[in-house]
Amino acid sequence: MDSMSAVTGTLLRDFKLRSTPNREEILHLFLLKKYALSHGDIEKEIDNSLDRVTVYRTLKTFLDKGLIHKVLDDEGSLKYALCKEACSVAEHHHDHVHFKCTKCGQTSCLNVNVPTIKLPKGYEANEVNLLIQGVCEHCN
Amino acid sequence: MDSMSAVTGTLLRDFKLRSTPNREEILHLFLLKKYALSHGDIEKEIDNSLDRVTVYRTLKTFLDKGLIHKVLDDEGSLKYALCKEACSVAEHHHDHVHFKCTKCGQTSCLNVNVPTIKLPKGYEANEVNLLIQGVCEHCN
DNA sequence: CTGTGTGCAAACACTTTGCAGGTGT
DNA sequence: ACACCTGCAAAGTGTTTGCACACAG
Repeated sequence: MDSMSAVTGTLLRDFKLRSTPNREEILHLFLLKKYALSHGDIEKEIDNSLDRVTVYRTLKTFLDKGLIHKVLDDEGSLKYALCKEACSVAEHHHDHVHFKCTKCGQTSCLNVNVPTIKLPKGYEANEVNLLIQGVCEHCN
Repeated sequence: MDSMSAVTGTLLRDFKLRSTPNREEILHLFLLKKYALSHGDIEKEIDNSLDRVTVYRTLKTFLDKGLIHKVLDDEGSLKYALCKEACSVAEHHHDHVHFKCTKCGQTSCLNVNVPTIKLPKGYEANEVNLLIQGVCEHCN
């Protein structure tokens, strides 16, 4: 067992998930890339055998267990990113900003919190998603 | 020519678009509903003849000309809403908050501006999309 | 051993493209 | 008259479901 699979395996068990080669590989990819991945990205990165359906199901499972969170995209497709240390099985904190670079196309989580928005009377907020599009530090 | 088609016809011409029955009908729907519509919503509302493809193309055209704007959805699908008076063919202002009610499922534009977010060095913002999910005034 | 994960096949849903004919200006 | 809009057919792409077998715990 090499060090990476030790990390992914532990992480999976922490989130009450069985550790399987597929899950470790996908999780590994998320740890490797700093930006958010779409289903398509994952398929591309893992050229070798890995059923398309398995990727769908794995993403859904990770999402349900709180290992990853959704990242909105302006094209209407969804991307996913690892939850940070701030998240556990029980509690989640996703009030950070997502940034999509229009040059390189990468979407990443910024270490910037979404300010509290004052809503009109009668509205109650549970979740916020802020996507900012522009040019990132690398492409600028 | 009834009063509604007068409105939609004028609006279409203002945005340099030909006035056709299909476009007027779709535009009429946007004027009627106060919330954002997905392609599917439009198909459902206009039960009668109206080709699916025409809806796709009409939405794309409206979007290109700046008559409507995208509204992000947490399910990964896109919705669209009319641009307000603030927008013209030349200039656009979409820095308002979108609110999706988790009870009734409707997404609408709030008259609340997105505050300016301070980004890390090197990042340059062009467009912001803020989606807040929760319970709306009607369902609360 | 038991419950869950995986791959395959197929169904299903969504979106785009090409083309011929119709329509707005 | 001309450019553009529309419907149809078909292709292309994305996603879900059912089932039999494999595998982790």
